[in-house]
Amino acid sequence: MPEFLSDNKKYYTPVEYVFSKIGGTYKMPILWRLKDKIVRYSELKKSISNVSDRMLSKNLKELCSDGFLEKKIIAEVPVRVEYSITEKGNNSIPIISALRDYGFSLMEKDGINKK
Amino acid sequence: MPEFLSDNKKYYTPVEYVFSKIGGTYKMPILWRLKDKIVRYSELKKSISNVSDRMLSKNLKELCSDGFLEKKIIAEVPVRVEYSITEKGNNSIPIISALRDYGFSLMEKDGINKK
DNA sequence: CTGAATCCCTCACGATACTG
DNA sequence: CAGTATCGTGAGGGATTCAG
Repeated sequence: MPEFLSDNKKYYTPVEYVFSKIGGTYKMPILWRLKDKIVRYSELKKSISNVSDRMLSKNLKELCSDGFLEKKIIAEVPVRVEYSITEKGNNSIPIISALRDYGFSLMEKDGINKK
Repeated sequence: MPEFLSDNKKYYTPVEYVFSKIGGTYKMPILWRLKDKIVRYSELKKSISNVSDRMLSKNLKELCSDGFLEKKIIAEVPVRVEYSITEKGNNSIPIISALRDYGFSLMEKDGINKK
């Protein structure tokens, strides 16, 4: 099995590396919503079901520092913060799209239908 | 956000459903190894770094009951157990392959090289 | 409005020992 | 050889409160 280090953490597969960057419950939903438009914090909060401020801000910060997103603070009153996707972020969209398609086909074969 | 139920668990995205089936540390590595050949338990154990018997057997059992793998017990002495991929399992290979490719490209851009 | 800080809890996973 | 049983741990995530 391959094996490599990043940030003092051991990885065994490239897939594992992908999930360390854009895995977890909320990162792909965030990227997906930003794929073709700029969105502010409160809009993300509203559009992603059940996400807490803690998880949303934590994931946004990580996606920014990993280069997938950009953050723009507009000094109005009240303050407005806009998030947009970078080119690196856009490179993740095809794989997310493929995962969605595969998910829908799996659900269909498993007899699950959306509400 | 979409929302649906399966096994009394709530899902919000198709991607989430995919990970509930083939996510976690070992399921994709297992599927990947079985994509073009039949492999027995001890061979899987050897080829997947650091996997414990507990996790390997647990994941194999789930993949079988979810229809991704098939298990064949050969009554020799000592006993031999072979795992093979099903058609449903094979449908997951393209997405795993795409995740691998994306992982390698991410690693390259992040300046990581395999040992 | 946009978060950060704190506390708690669950569950995936690891280690070890044991069995048909 | 191919697992199961048991116990322990840590990281991801939820709820709540506070702050610029």
